[in-house]
Amino acid sequence: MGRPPCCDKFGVKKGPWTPEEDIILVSYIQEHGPGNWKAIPTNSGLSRCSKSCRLRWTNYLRPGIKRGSFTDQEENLIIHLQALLGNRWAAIASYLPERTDNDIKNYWNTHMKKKLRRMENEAVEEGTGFSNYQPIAKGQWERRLQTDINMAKQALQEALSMEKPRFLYESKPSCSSHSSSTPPSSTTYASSTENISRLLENWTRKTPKNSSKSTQHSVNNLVNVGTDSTTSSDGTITSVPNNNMVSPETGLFQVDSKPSLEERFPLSLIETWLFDENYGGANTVLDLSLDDASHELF
DNA sequence: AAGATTCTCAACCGCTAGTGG
DNA sequence: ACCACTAGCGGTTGAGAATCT
Repeated sequence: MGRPPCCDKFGVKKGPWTPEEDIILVSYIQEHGPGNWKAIPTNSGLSRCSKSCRLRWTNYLRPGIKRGSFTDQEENLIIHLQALLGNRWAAIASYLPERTDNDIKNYWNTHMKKKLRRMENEAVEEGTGFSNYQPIAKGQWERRLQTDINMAKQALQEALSMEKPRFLYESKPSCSSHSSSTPPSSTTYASSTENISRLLENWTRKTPKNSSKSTQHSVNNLVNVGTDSTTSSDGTITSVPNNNMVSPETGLFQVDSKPSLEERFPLSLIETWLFDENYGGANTVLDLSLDDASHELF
């Protein structure tokens, strides 16, 4: 007998979330803040397990989540980070603050695996060297180990310097969610609370279809009140930052943000080689520290 | 038009890490 | 050191949508 699932208790609901449940959860978090997930089902009256609530919040209802297709830049970043970190989706997601680990994982498993496989096949047919680019499983642990070593060094450096290094406060604006110099406060909480309440207001104005998908979309649109939406030619809706709004990421919901990989291993140090295909940085970094296994990368 | 197949992604499961007593 | 408990992570599943035949 294995361990019973946490949601096996009588009366605990499973499956897609309804708009009503979303509202209850958002309202509760609006009032009490995220965290203490165990208490949420009891206190909010939701017939869901704590895990389900946390997942629903982090993957869908949390403000600042971008949905829709991934940009080329995001794709490249994911490819590089996946090669570097392996399937550590949460770590990868920390470099893409607007995407959830679940989103990235899904995207990788559906789109990118296929795409990379196709590219590899094409390269094999053409006799080019692409096949050297992709293999990930082999030598993956070495890369992970190296990343961990780098992160440990960084953490040690920070600890020894007593003061948080300046670069942590100077990362790019697009990735600033975890590097704000202002600690979470009641003021920022209020800003985001406003966003959420506007969200709810808009949501009730729209008549949601009775499908969970449409609900998720509408709620998410509302969550992204700090962004402007544009519709691309393929019909997907893309959110772009709207400077007039308080970024949700700088507000209340930063409270539940964990220390990102970026904080521990600053983006500025690696972003150059991550974004620049031609830059030798990735090779340089890996070649410096790893054995020949790393050469299969890039 | 309708059935079959494939694709997508929200949600679940099970495991591990972290924390407090 | 041990145990109990919670939060978080990554792998997997399955329902619904999209596409194909």
